[in-house]
Amino acid sequence: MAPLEDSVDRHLARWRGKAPYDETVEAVVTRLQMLAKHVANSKRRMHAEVGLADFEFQTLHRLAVRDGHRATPSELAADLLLSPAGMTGRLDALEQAGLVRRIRGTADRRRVDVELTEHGHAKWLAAMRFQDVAERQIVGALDERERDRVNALLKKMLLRAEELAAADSGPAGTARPADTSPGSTGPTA
Amino acid sequence: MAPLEDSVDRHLARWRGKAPYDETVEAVVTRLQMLAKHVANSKRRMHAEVGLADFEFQTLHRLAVRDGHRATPSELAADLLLSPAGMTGRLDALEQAGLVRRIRGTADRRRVDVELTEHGHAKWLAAMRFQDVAERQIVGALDERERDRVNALLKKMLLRAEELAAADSGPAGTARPADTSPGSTGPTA
DNA sequence: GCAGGTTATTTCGCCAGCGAATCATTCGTC
DNA sequence: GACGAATGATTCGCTGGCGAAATAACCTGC
Repeated sequence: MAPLEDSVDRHLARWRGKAPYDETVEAVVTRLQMLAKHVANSKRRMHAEVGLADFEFQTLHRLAVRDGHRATPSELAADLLLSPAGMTGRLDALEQAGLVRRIRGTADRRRVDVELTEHGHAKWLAAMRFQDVAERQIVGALDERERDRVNALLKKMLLRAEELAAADSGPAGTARPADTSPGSTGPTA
Repeated sequence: MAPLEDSVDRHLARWRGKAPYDETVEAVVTRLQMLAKHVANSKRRMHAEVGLADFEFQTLHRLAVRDGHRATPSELAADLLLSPAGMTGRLDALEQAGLVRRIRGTADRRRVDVELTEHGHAKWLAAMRFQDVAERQIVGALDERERDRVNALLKKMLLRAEELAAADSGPAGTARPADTSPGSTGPTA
Protein backbone atom coordinates (compact mmCIF):
# COMPACT_ATOMS: atom_id res chain seq x y z
CA MET A 1 0.00 0.00 0.00
CA ALA A 2 1.13 3.51 -0.72
CA PRO A 3 3.01 5.28 2.06
CA LEU A 4 0.24 7.83 2.52
CA GLU A 5 2.36 10.76 3.51
CA ASP A 6 1.06 13.91 5.06
CA SER A 7 2.76 17.25 4.63
CA VAL A 8 4.75 16.72 7.80
CA ASP A 9 6.24 13.50 6.51
CA ARG A 10 7.41 15.42 3.48
CA HIS A 11 8.74 18.19 5.64
CA LEU A 12 10.70 15.76 7.80
CA ALA A 13 12.08 13.93 4.81
CA ARG A 14 13.64 17.16 3.61
CA TRP A 15 14.79 18.02 7.08
CA ARG A 16 16.53 14.73 7.74
CA GLY A 17 20.21 15.19 8.24
CA LYS A 18 20.19 18.94 7.99
CA ALA A 19 20.19 19.49 11.71
CA PRO A 20 20.80 17.28 14.67
CA TYR A 21 17.46 17.30 16.38
CA ASP A 22 14.82 14.81 17.32
CA GLU A 23 12.60 14.10 14.40
CA THR A 24 9.76 12.59 16.37
CA VAL A 25 9.43 15.57 18.62
CA GLU A 26 9.38 17.91 15.68
CA ALA A 27 6.78 15.72 14.04
CA VAL A 28 4.44 15.85 16.99
CA VAL A 29 4.72 19.58 17.38
CA THR A 30 4.40 20.38 13.71
CA ARG A 31 1.37 18.18 13.30
CA LEU A 32 -0.18 19.81 16.31
CA GLN A 33 0.25 23.23 14.84
CA MET A 34 -0.90 22.33 11.37
CA LEU A 35 -3.93 20.53 12.66
CA ALA A 36 -4.86 23.42 14.88
CA LYS A 37 -4.69 25.71 11.89
CA HIS A 38 -6.80 23.41 9.77
CA VAL A 39 -9.35 23.09 12.53
CA ALA A 40 -9.44 26.83 12.97
CA ASN A 41 -9.98 27.39 9.26
CA SER A 42 -12.65 24.77 9.13
CA LYS A 43 -14.49 26.24 12.06
CA ARG A 44 -14.16 29.73 10.72
CA ARG A 45 -15.97 28.77 7.56
CA MET A 46 -18.70 27.03 9.51
CA HIS A 47 -19.25 29.83 11.94
CA ALA A 48 -19.45 32.29 9.13
CA GLU A 49 -22.62 30.51 8.08
CA VAL A 50 -24.39 31.98 11.09
CA GLY A 51 -22.55 35.24 10.82
CA LEU A 52 -20.17 34.74 13.68
CA ALA A 53 -16.47 35.35 13.70
CA ASP A 54 -14.39 32.64 15.22
CA PHE A 55 -13.37 34.67 18.21
CA GLU A 56 -16.98 35.55 18.84
CA PHE A 57 -18.07 31.97 18.91
CA GLN A 58 -15.27 30.88 21.17
CA THR A 59 -16.20 33.51 23.68
CA LEU A 60 -19.90 32.76 23.55
CA HIS A 61 -19.07 29.10 23.95
CA ARG A 62 -17.10 29.61 27.12
CA LEU A 63 -19.86 31.80 28.47
CA ALA A 64 -22.72 29.51 27.54
CA VAL A 65 -21.11 26.74 29.48
CA ARG A 66 -20.97 28.63 32.73
CA ASP A 67 -23.72 28.76 35.29
CA GLY A 68 -25.99 31.69 34.69
CA HIS A 69 -24.24 32.21 31.41
CA ARG A 70 -21.92 34.65 33.04
CA ALA A 71 -18.30 35.05 33.91
CA THR A 72 -15.79 37.80 34.45
CA PRO A 73 -13.44 38.98 31.74
CA SER A 74 -10.47 37.57 33.64
CA GLU A 75 -12.00 34.14 33.84
CA LEU A 76 -12.75 34.16 30.17
CA ALA A 77 -9.29 35.41 29.31
CA ALA A 78 -7.80 32.56 31.30
CA ASP A 79 -10.07 30.04 29.63
CA LEU A 80 -9.13 31.26 26.21
CA LEU A 81 -5.44 31.91 26.82
CA LEU A 82 -5.99 35.48 25.88
CA SER A 83 -4.40 38.68 27.08
CA PRO A 84 -6.56 41.03 29.14
CA ALA A 85 -6.43 43.59 26.39
CA GLY A 86 -7.57 41.07 23.85
CA MET A 87 -10.46 40.10 26.06
CA THR A 88 -11.68 43.66 26.38
CA GLY A 89 -11.55 43.93 22.62
CA ARG A 90 -13.62 40.82 22.14
CA LEU A 91 -16.18 41.91 24.66
CA ASP A 92 -16.48 45.30 23.04
CA ALA A 93 -17.30 43.64 19.77
CA LEU A 94 -19.70 41.16 21.31
CA GLU A 95 -21.50 43.79 23.32
CA GLN A 96 -21.82 45.99 20.30
CA ALA A 97 -23.35 43.08 18.44
CA GLY A 98 -25.80 42.58 21.27
CA LEU A 99 -24.60 39.08 21.99
CA VAL A 100 -23.36 39.87 25.43
CA ARG A 101 -24.04 42.28 28.25
CA ARG A 102 -21.60 43.82 30.71
CA ILE A 103 -22.72 44.24 34.27
CA ARG A 104 -20.63 46.22 36.70
CA GLY A 105 -20.15 44.37 39.95
CA THR A 106 -22.06 45.75 42.92
CA ALA A 107 -20.05 44.38 45.80
CA ASP A 108 -16.68 44.94 44.22
CA ARG A 109 -16.99 47.63 41.64
CA ARG A 110 -13.78 46.82 39.89
CA ARG A 111 -15.33 43.63 38.68
CA VAL A 112 -17.46 43.20 35.64
CA ASP A 113 -19.74 40.32 34.90
CA VAL A 114 -20.28 39.37 31.33
CA GLU A 115 -23.59 37.78 30.57
CA LEU A 116 -24.93 36.11 27.49
CA THR A 117 -28.00 37.81 26.04
CA GLU A 118 -30.89 35.80 24.65
CA HIS A 119 -29.71 36.68 21.20
CA GLY A 120 -26.23 35.58 22.07
CA HIS A 121 -27.41 32.27 23.37
CA ALA A 122 -29.50 31.66 20.28
CA LYS A 123 -26.61 32.43 17.99
CA TRP A 124 -24.40 30.14 19.98
CA LEU A 125 -26.83 27.28 19.67
CA ALA A 126 -27.16 27.83 15.97
CA ALA A 127 -23.42 27.92 15.54
CA MET A 128 -22.96 24.77 17.58
CA ARG A 129 -24.49 22.69 14.86
CA PHE A 130 -21.99 23.97 12.36
CA GLN A 131 -19.11 23.69 14.73
CA ASP A 132 -20.05 20.10 15.26
CA VAL A 133 -19.79 19.46 11.56
CA ALA A 134 -16.38 21.02 11.33
CA GLU A 135 -15.05 19.07 14.26
CA ARG A 136 -16.46 15.78 13.14
CA GLN A 137 -15.01 16.19 9.69
CA ILE A 138 -11.54 16.07 11.06
CA VAL A 139 -11.85 14.01 14.20
CA GLY A 140 -13.96 11.66 12.14
CA ALA A 141 -10.73 10.24 10.79
CA LEU A 142 -10.45 8.38 14.09
CA ASP A 143 -12.74 5.75 15.52
CA GLU A 144 -13.99 5.86 19.08
CA ARG A 145 -11.06 3.93 20.49
CA GLU A 146 -8.52 6.12 18.78
CA ARG A 147 -10.22 9.28 19.95
CA ASP A 148 -9.93 8.14 23.50
CA ARG A 149 -6.30 7.32 23.02
CA VAL A 150 -5.43 10.61 21.40
CA ASN A 151 -7.33 12.42 24.09
CA ALA A 152 -5.33 10.72 26.80
CA LEU A 153 -2.06 11.55 25.09
CA LEU A 154 -2.96 15.14 24.38
CA LYS A 155 -4.11 15.55 27.93
CA LYS A 156 -0.79 14.37 29.18
CA MET A 157 0.95 17.05 27.17
CA LEU A 158 -1.58 19.71 28.02
CA LEU A 159 -1.14 19.02 31.72
CA ARG A 160 2.55 19.52 31.32
CA ALA A 161 2.03 22.68 29.31
CA GLU A 162 -0.35 24.17 31.83
CA GLU A 163 1.97 23.29 34.62
CA LEU A 164 4.80 25.05 32.82
CA ALA A 165 2.65 28.05 32.05
CA ALA A 166 1.65 28.36 35.66
CA ALA A 167 5.24 27.98 36.79
CA ASP A 168 6.77 30.55 34.50
CA SER A 169 4.61 33.24 36.01
CA GLY A 170 6.83 32.71 39.01
CA PRO A 171 10.59 32.35 38.82
CA ALA A 172 12.62 33.67 35.94
CA GLY A 173 13.93 31.57 33.08
CA THR A 174 14.97 28.07 34.01
CA ALA A 175 15.12 26.49 30.59
CA ARG A 176 17.97 27.25 28.27
CA PRO A 177 19.65 25.21 25.61
CA ALA A 178 22.41 23.05 26.96
CA ASP A 179 25.39 25.25 26.27
CA THR A 180 27.94 26.37 23.68
CA SER A 181 27.97 29.97 22.76
CA PRO A 182 25.58 30.46 19.86
CA GLY A 183 27.98 32.87 18.31
CA SER A 184 26.86 35.92 20.15
CA THR A 185 28.71 37.57 17.36
CA GLY A 186 27.14 40.74 18.44
CA PRO A 187 24.82 42.78 16.31
CA THR A 188 25.19 40.95 13.06
CA ALA A 189 23.13 43.59 11.39
CA MET B 1 -8.27 7.69 40.63
CA ALA B 2 -6.34 10.85 41.01
CA PRO B 3 -8.36 13.56 39.33
CA LEU B 4 -5.44 15.24 37.59
CA GLU B 5 -7.69 17.39 35.50
CA ASP B 6 -6.53 19.67 32.78
CA SER B 7 -8.43 22.79 31.83
CA VAL B 8 -10.34 20.89 29.19
CA ASP B 9 -11.67 18.40 31.71
CA ARG B 10 -12.98 21.32 33.68
CA HIS B 11 -14.45 22.87 30.59
CA LEU B 12 -16.23 19.68 29.65
CA ALA B 13 -17.54 19.18 33.15
CA ARG B 14 -19.29 22.52 32.94
CA TRP B 15 -20.44 21.82 29.45
CA ARG B 16 -21.97 18.45 30.20
CA GLY B 17 -25.67 18.45 29.62
CA LYS B 18 -25.88 21.98 28.29
CA ALA B 19 -25.85 20.94 24.67
CA PRO B 20 -26.32 17.68 22.92
CA TYR B 21 -22.98 17.22 21.27
CA ASP B 22 -20.20 14.70 21.37
CA GLU B 23 -17.97 15.37 24.31
CA THR B 24 -15.03 13.34 23.09
CA VAL B 25 -14.83 15.17 19.82
CA GLU B 26 -14.95 18.49 21.57
CA ALA B 27 -12.26 17.30 23.92
CA VAL B 28 -9.89 16.34 21.14
CA VAL B 29 -10.38 19.57 19.28
CA THR B 30 -10.14 21.80 22.29
CA ARG B 31 -6.99 20.15 23.54
CA LEU B 32 -5.49 20.48 20.10
CA GLN B 33 -6.12 24.18 20.06
CA MET B 34 -4.97 24.83 23.59
CA LEU B 35 -1.84 22.82 23.11
CA ALA B 36 -1.05 24.60 19.89
CA LYS B 37 -1.35 27.89 21.69
CA HIS B 38 0.86 26.77 24.53
CA VAL B 39 3.44 25.48 22.12
CA ALA B 40 3.34 28.72 20.19
CA ASN B 41 3.83 30.76 23.34
CA SER B 42 6.62 28.57 24.49
CA LYS B 43 8.41 28.81 21.19
CA ARG B 44 7.90 32.52 21.00
CA ARG B 45 9.74 33.02 24.23
CA MET B 46 12.57 30.78 23.12
CA HIS B 47 12.98 32.36 19.73
CA ALA B 48 13.01 35.76 21.30
CA GLU B 49 16.29 34.74 22.93
CA VAL B 50 18.00 34.95 19.57
CA GLY B 51 15.98 37.93 18.49
CA LEU B 52 13.62 36.18 16.13
CA ALA B 53 9.89 36.54 15.97
CA ASP B 54 7.99 33.34 15.72
CA PHE B 55 6.88 33.93 12.16
CA GLU B 56 10.44 34.67 11.17
CA PHE B 57 11.73 31.42 12.56
CA GLN B 58 9.01 29.35 10.96
CA THR B 59 9.79 30.80 7.60
CA LEU B 60 13.54 30.37 7.95
CA HIS B 61 12.94 26.83 9.09
CA ARG B 62 10.98 25.88 6.02
CA LEU B 63 13.62 27.49 3.87
CA ALA B 64 16.60 25.94 5.59
CA VAL B 65 15.17 22.54 4.98
CA ARG B 66 14.96 22.90 1.24
CA ASP B 67 17.74 22.13 -1.18
CA GLY B 68 19.82 25.18 -1.85
CA HIS B 69 17.98 26.89 0.95
CA ARG B 70 15.55 28.35 -1.48
CA ALA B 71 11.92 28.15 -2.39
CA THR B 72 9.25 30.30 -3.97
CA PRO B 73 6.81 32.35 -1.92
CA SER B 74 3.96 30.12 -3.06
CA GLU B 75 5.68 27.00 -1.86
CA LEU B 76 6.39 28.56 1.47
CA ALA B 77 2.87 29.85 1.80
CA ALA B 78 1.55 26.36 1.16
CA ASP B 79 3.95 24.86 3.68
CA LEU B 80 2.91 27.33 6.31
CA LEU B 81 -0.80 27.46 5.56
CA LEU B 82 -0.47 31.13 4.93
CA SER B 83 -2.24 33.47 2.58
CA PRO B 84 -0.22 34.90 -0.30
CA ALA B 85 -0.53 38.34 1.19
CA GLY B 86 0.72 37.14 4.51
CA MET B 87 3.69 35.53 2.84
CA THR B 88 4.71 38.72 1.11
CA GLY B 89 4.54 40.48 4.44
CA ARG B 90 6.78 37.94 6.09
CA LEU B 91 9.29 38.06 3.30
CA ASP B 92 9.39 41.83 3.40
CA ALA B 93 10.29 41.68 7.05
CA LEU B 94 12.84 38.94 6.59
CA GLU B 95 14.50 40.62 3.66
CA GLN B 96 14.66 43.87 5.51
CA ALA B 97 16.35 42.07 8.38
CA GLY B 98 18.84 40.59 5.95
CA LEU B 99 17.85 37.03 6.75
CA VAL B 100 16.62 36.30 3.30
CA ARG B 101 17.17 37.39 -0.25
CA ARG B 102 14.66 37.66 -3.07
CA ILE B 103 15.80 36.63 -6.52
CA ARG B 104 13.61 37.31 -9.51
CA GLY B 105 13.25 34.26 -11.71
CA THR B 106 15.10 34.46 -15.00
CA ALA B 107 13.18 31.97 -17.08
CA ASP B 108 9.78 32.93 -15.76
CA ARG B 109 9.98 36.43 -14.48
CA ARG B 110 6.77 36.23 -12.51
CA ARG B 111 8.50 33.88 -10.15
CA VAL B 112 10.62 34.82 -7.23
CA ASP B 113 13.06 32.63 -5.45
CA VAL B 114 13.61 33.24 -1.82
CA GLU B 115 17.00 32.30 -0.54
CA LEU B 116 18.43 32.10 2.94
CA THR B 117 21.36 34.42 3.51
CA GLU B 118 24.35 33.31 5.55
CA HIS B 119 23.09 35.45 8.35
CA GLY B 120 19.67 33.89 8.06
CA HIS B 121 21.07 30.41 8.20
CA ALA B 122 23.16 31.24 11.23
CA LYS B 123 20.20 32.72 13.06
CA TRP B 124 18.15 29.70 12.21
CA LEU B 125 20.74 27.33 13.62
CA ALA B 126 21.00 29.36 16.78
CA ALA B 127 17.26 29.42 17.17
CA MET B 128 16.99 25.69 16.60
CA ARG B 129 18.61 24.95 19.88
CA PHE B 130 16.04 27.02 21.69
CA GLN B 131 13.19 25.64 19.69
CA ASP B 132 14.34 22.20 20.66
CA VAL B 133 14.09 23.10 24.32
CA ALA B 134 10.59 24.45 23.94
CA GLU B 135 9.38 21.42 22.08
CA ARG B 136 10.93 18.95 24.43
CA GLN B 137 9.46 20.65 27.43
CA ILE B 138 5.99 19.80 26.29
CA VAL B 139 6.44 16.65 24.26
CA GLY B 140 8.65 15.46 27.08
CA ALA B 141 5.48 14.55 28.90
CA LEU B 142 5.34 11.48 26.68
CA ASP B 143 7.77 8.62 26.41
CA GLU B 144 9.06 7.33 23.09
CA ARG B 145 6.23 4.85 22.64
CA GLU B 146 3.58 7.43 23.33
CA ARG B 147 5.13 9.91 20.96
CA ASP B 148 4.93 7.42 18.17
CA ARG B 149 1.34 6.67 18.99
CA VAL B 150 0.28 10.28 19.15
CA ASN B 151 2.12 10.94 15.93
CA ALA B 152 0.26 8.19 14.18
CA LEU B 153 -3.07 9.46 15.43
CA LEU B 154 -2.38 13.07 14.61
CA LYS B 155 -1.20 12.04 11.18
CA LYS B 156 -4.46 10.30 10.54
CA MET B 157 -6.35 13.47 11.32
CA LEU B 158 -3.96 15.67 9.43
CA LEU B 159 -4.30 13.52 6.35
CA ARG B 160 -8.03 13.95 6.54
CA ALA B 161 -7.71 17.67 7.08
CA GLU B 162 -5.38 18.13 4.15
CA GLU B 163 -7.61 16.07 1.99
CA LEU B 164 -10.55 18.25 2.92
CA ALA B 165 -8.56 21.42 2.39
CA ALA B 166 -7.54 20.26 -1.06
CA ALA B 167 -11.09 19.29 -1.89
CA ASP B 168 -12.78 22.48 -0.84
CA SER B 169 -10.72 24.43 -3.33
CA GLY B 170 -12.86 22.66 -5.87
CA PRO B 171 -16.61 22.21 -5.52
CA ALA B 172 -18.73 24.49 -3.43
CA GLY B 173 -19.95 23.67 0.05
CA THR B 174 -20.73 20.06 0.67
CA ALA B 175 -20.79 19.94 4.40
CA ARG B 176 -23.72 21.33 6.29
CA PRO B 177 -25.20 20.31 9.58
CA ALA B 178 -27.14 17.18 8.89
CA ASP B 179 -30.37 18.16 10.54
CA THR B 180 -31.55 19.40 13.86
CA SER B 181 -30.73 16.04 15.38
CA PRO B 182 -27.04 15.73 16.11
CA GLY B 183 -27.49 12.50 17.98
CA SER B 184 -25.78 10.11 15.59
CA THR B 185 -23.47 8.86 18.25
CA GLY B 186 -23.14 5.55 16.49
CA PRO B 187 -19.91 4.13 15.15
CA THR B 188 -19.16 6.37 12.27
CA ALA B 189 -16.33 4.93 10.17
C1' DG C 1 1.59 39.52 -32.93
C1' DC C 2 -2.14 40.54 -30.23
C1' DA C 3 -6.66 39.53 -27.36
C1' DG C 4 -7.95 36.78 -23.48
C1' DG C 5 -7.15 33.79 -19.98
C1' DT C 6 -4.05 31.98 -16.41
C1' DT C 7 -0.41 32.11 -12.85
C1' DA C 8 2.81 34.42 -9.40
C1' DT C 9 3.44 38.10 -6.57
C1' DT C 10 2.42 42.38 -4.57
C1' DT C 11 -0.51 46.34 -2.83
C1' DC C 12 -4.35 47.97 -0.04
C1' DG C 13 -7.55 48.42 3.67
C1' DC C 14 -8.90 46.23 7.65
C1' DC C 15 -8.93 43.82 12.22
C1' DA C 16 -7.86 40.77 16.18
C1' DG C 17 -4.44 40.44 19.57
C1' DC C 18 -0.33 41.74 22.26
C1' DG C 19 2.48 44.48 25.79
C1' DA C 20 2.75 48.37 28.45
C1' DA C 21 0.80 52.03 30.60
C1' DT C 22 -3.57 53.89 32.81
C1' DC C 23 -7.74 54.25 35.53
C1' DA C 24 -10.66 52.78 39.10
C1' DT C 25 -11.44 50.45 43.16
C1' DT C 26 -10.38 47.68 47.17
C1' DC C 27 -7.43 45.93 50.87
C1' DG C 28 -3.84 46.14 54.43
C1' DT C 29 -1.57 48.47 57.87
C1' DC C 30 -0.51 51.66 60.93
C1' DG D 1 -9.08 57.24 58.17
C1' DA D 2 -5.41 57.84 55.01
C1' DC D 3 -1.38 56.06 52.27
C1' DG D 4 0.53 52.60 49.47
C1' DA D 5 0.35 48.20 47.45
C1' DA D 6 -2.59 44.98 44.98
C1' DT D 7 -6.30 43.86 41.72
C1' DG D 8 -9.60 44.09 37.71
C1' DA D 9 -10.55 46.18 33.69
C1' DT D 10 -9.65 49.43 29.96
C1' DT D 11 -6.97 52.45 26.62
C1' DC D 12 -3.13 53.06 23.36
C1' DG D 13 0.12 52.12 19.79
C1' DC D 14 1.74 48.59 16.98
C1' DT D 15 1.98 44.48 14.12
C1' DG D 16 1.05 40.02 11.67
C1' DG D 17 -2.30 38.18 8.81
C1' DC D 18 -6.41 38.04 5.83
C1' DG D 19 -9.40 38.93 1.58
C1' DA D 20 -9.86 41.29 -2.53
C1' DA D 21 -8.09 43.87 -6.06
C1' DA D 22 -4.13 45.19 -8.68
C1' DT D 23 0.08 44.27 -11.22
C1' DA D 24 3.15 41.74 -13.99
C1' DA D 25 4.48 38.12 -16.80
C1' DC D 26 3.47 34.07 -19.33
C1' DC D 27 0.69 31.16 -22.58
C1' DT D 28 -2.27 30.07 -25.79
C1' DG D 29 -5.04 30.31 -30.39
C1' DC D 30 -5.83 32.47 -34.19
